[in-house]
Amino acid sequence: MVKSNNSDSGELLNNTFEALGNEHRRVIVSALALRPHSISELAELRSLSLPAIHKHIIILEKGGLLTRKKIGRTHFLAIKRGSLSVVQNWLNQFRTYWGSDSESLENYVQYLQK
Amino acid sequence: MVKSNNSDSGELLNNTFEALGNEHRRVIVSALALRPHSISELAELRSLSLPAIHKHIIILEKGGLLTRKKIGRTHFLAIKRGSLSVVQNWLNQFRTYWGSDSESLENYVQYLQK
DNA sequence: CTAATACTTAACCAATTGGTTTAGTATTAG
DNA sequence: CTAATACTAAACCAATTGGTTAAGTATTAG
Repeated sequence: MVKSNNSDSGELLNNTFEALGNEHRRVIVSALALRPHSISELAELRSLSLPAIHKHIIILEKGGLLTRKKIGRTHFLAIKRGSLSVVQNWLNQFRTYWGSDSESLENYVQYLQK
Repeated sequence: MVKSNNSDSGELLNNTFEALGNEHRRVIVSALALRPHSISELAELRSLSLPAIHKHIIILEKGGLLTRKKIGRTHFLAIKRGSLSVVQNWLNQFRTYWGSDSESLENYVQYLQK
């Protein structure tokens, strides 16, 4: 099960969606939308150990969602501008396609039965 | 590692984001946006075995993204209207928060240093 | 009734996730 | 210099993912 890097088409999108598929990580994004936080602050916020929160941060970074600035021994994190827009852009494809649902399923089946 | 059902807050959103964190599954959604497909058609489209595509379908259904109608022995799938809007709604929270990025990280650090 | 088609299920496997504990590195406070 | 703080890394574990092959069920074609 080989995984290639983010420069491959779709792999960043995989990692971004995966990063957002966890409540801890979505709350982290929400917290960072208010202001930057250190890793310790986020661990405190979610009642998680430092190693546990660290793994979530790694996954969010893999999804391209965060920027990081180290001041002394403290690592400050913020949302990376534009990172959520790759998700938004993917979603926008479907804005014009809301015709596809169970009703159109009925129609399609009737169409197939000519 | 207990997982609760979709009625819990956030669990559907977890499953929806997770479902979209895979290229096969995003292509399936794109294909279904054009017209309903049977499971065999989707397997053919992605060059996957039936058991493999079946697992992807299960994950998409767990994410609340699909509707299904069985006609004889053929299972037709379509996008469930509104399913993508839970993702859209989550994203909309951040439309007004694009101020959080590396620039504001600099500002925040300077602010902390009073 | 029999055989083919369209799935579904189960058992297996390697890789990943999400947590743990323990140990290590980098930086600062005293 | 020493000790505390803020992570980071490594080893471990159970559960999940994403594929496989083999076997089972449901429906239709002949």
